[in-house]
Amino acid sequence: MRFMRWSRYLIPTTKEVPKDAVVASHQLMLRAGLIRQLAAGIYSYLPLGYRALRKVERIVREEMDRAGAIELHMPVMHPIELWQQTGRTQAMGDVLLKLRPVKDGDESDWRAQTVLGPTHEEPVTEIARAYLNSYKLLPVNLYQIQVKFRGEARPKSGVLRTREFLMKDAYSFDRDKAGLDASYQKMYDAYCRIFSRCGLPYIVCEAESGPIGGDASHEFMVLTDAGEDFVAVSENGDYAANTERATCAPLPQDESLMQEMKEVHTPGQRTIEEVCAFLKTKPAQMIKTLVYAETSKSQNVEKSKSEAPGVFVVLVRGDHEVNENKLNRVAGTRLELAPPETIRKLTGAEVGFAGPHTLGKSVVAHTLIVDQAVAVMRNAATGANKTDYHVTGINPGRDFPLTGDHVTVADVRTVIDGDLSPTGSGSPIRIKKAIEIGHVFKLGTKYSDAMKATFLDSDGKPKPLIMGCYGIGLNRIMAAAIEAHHDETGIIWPTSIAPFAVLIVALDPREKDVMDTAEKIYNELTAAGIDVLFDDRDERAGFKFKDADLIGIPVRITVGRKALAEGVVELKERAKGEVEKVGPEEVVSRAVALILGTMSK
RNA sequence: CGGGGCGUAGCUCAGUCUGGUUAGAGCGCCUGGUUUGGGACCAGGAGGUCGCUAGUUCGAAUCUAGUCGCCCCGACCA
Repeated sequence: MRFMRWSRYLIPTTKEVPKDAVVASHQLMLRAGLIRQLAAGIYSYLPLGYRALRKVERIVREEMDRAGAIELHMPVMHPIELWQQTGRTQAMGDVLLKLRPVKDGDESDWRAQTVLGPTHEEPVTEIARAYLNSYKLLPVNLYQIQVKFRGEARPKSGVLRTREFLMKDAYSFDRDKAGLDASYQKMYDAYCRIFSRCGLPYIVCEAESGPIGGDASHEFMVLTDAGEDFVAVSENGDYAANTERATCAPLPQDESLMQEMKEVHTPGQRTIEEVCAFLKTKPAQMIKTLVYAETSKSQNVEKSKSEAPGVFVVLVRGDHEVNENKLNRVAGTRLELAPPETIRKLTGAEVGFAGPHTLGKSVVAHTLIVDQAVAVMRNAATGANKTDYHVTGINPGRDFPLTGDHVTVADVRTVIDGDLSPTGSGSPIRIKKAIEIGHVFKLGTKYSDAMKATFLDSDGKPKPLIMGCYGIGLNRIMAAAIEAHHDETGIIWPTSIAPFAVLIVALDPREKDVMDTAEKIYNELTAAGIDVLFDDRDERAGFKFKDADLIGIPVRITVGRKALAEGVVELKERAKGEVEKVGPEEVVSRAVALILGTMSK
């Protein structure tokens, strides 16, 4: 039997923290010799790291198979034409990586017509279009575990955000909406099982479906400051959503007596902070008046041809931010902040002094969108539509309309810490950082329509396939697991994805007794189907213990001369402090029990 | 893409402001010895296009210009 001897393996651990690593998982992955950076956002997985990654892969594969999904393998190189069919060459922009022609600018070169896949909706739909031509073949869920390439503008946090990464992506095809709902639920359940088995403390969030399209979506998140997504989680756990989408309970009407509206000279005071300081009020008593215009981008070609871009005046409270996803949905079109000349024309004042109360008389036709939190304010302050002036004592309903044509009151802001759960439970929302490890979407027919992927239904009519897509970032699972499970001395792997389940440390490798005992334990554990790493290095005990703590193998068995003289070896769980002395003959069964006991956690 | 920082040995860094021996230290690595249960010690040794290019100068790690790379903040992010 071949031994996994540390001395003959490659585990380049380091004592010092590499300077480029900021977050804990990145530092530990480098220090434990799991990964090595080759370029920005591009990493090699060293033997130990690759073992962990493959453990993750195996769990994902098992659960996908159990959920009835079918594994296939699609190419990394895609003809760009496929992406043009769905209009995503534009939607993806610089994220889509293209091969470079041999001669600059030679578009006839096949290379110039080839991209590296950032995701696989297009190729999988191409397959579906070719073969899924009858309702009798549905439903189908196709998945793969494949490398993705994205031209990330800024890779960061080690393996958490990279230009090349491993993803499990699945695509479901159904004949109708009910079928999609069922397929979606299967994946949702499978994801819960996967992340539980990987030992991740995850939460499920309602998510914005983004440019990929579709109408329902959930993200699987691991809460940690190393993450770059923000989620709104209610304290009692009855609500969780990405802040891109999160809503909250409407704010109650302020019942203060209405004061008179007054104009105040505020020379040069433009920002909320400046005006607040000047007027001695709080941002929560101010109304931010923002001017948006329809984008001239391709999404709105049909509209912008016929009419001038619409102007939208948006009111949010001074301490709130506009959520452009919500705003776009309310406006029914894509908006962007209007250029200064539009604002000057609309308000008749310099930028920084806009307010809603006189806009009824503006020469510029516009739609007024009032955030719900503004609609319930009393005696607020805002711009006077007059350069260097603001007004105080402005009251919604009295001084500007809340009803009527071209006026909408809606939720168009991003929730903030302290808002209450939209479920009505009254539980306060907390904003937390999180790593997105999985995402499920209901796509509908966005891709099947664009690529004309239809099937013949039982009524003999061609219909577009109803699609769902489901992604998991395998590298992120590793990093998130480390973020969630480590201490000052190193990684504490969940058993299920640990590169090895047991580490045998032979403390006196030159002693025959020690080595014989250690090897015997190694053989028995291996025979029991356990992955064992054997630290046979001729190093001092402290050195080897530090390394053991760093690489975080769940169970450590120490075989040393001293303990052996007492007829015992030592058993220690990485996650716990105590060392247990056990006879060499029973250590194997004890270790196996420990591993099985921690496996599903 | 905007702002900031950094490129000197496998790793962490000093030296650069104020140009001038043969470019240094610690960790790691190799050899020998002493040690040996929580990152030992002694002695000897290997390892460098000072990111790259051009310039200034008698002389450049050091000054100038350009360029490439990496990290952080922001923008962006199926």
